[in-house]
Amino acid sequence: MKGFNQQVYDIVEKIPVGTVVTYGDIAKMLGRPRMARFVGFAMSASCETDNLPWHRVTFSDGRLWDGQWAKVQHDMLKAEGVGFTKDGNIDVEKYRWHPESMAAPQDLRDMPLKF
DNA sequence: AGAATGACGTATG
DNA sequence: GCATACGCCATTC
Repeated sequence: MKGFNQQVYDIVEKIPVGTVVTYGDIAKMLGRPRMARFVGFAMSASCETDNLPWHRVTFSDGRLWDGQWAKVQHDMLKAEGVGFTKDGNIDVEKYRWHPESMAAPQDLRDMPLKF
């Protein structure tokens, strides 16, 4: 049984170059829409892993985490062709990764939401 | 085993 | 429209 972290890594690892994904999106892919926080938590444990394109994971607003790696993220994303707005945000709506091959599991638990 | 913690997101005041 | 509150649940101490 893979840990939740491993699941997150598995998805992040598949993010194509030149695209970005939000924490919420990853959480939804895992079938746990409200686990966006823990997606980030999972990455903090592996932020040093070169194999993991953690820099392609952003906030829902396209904003980068305001940490020491934000600059690095900006550099790498820009190098990959990801466009930024004048505010320094990623144009997430334009570069958002659409995981067609990775359909959301039917095991979704988010139904009880009051949407 | 129980409590604290943790890169978010959405709802509500 | 901005500020605050709460929920989410795995991982670690």
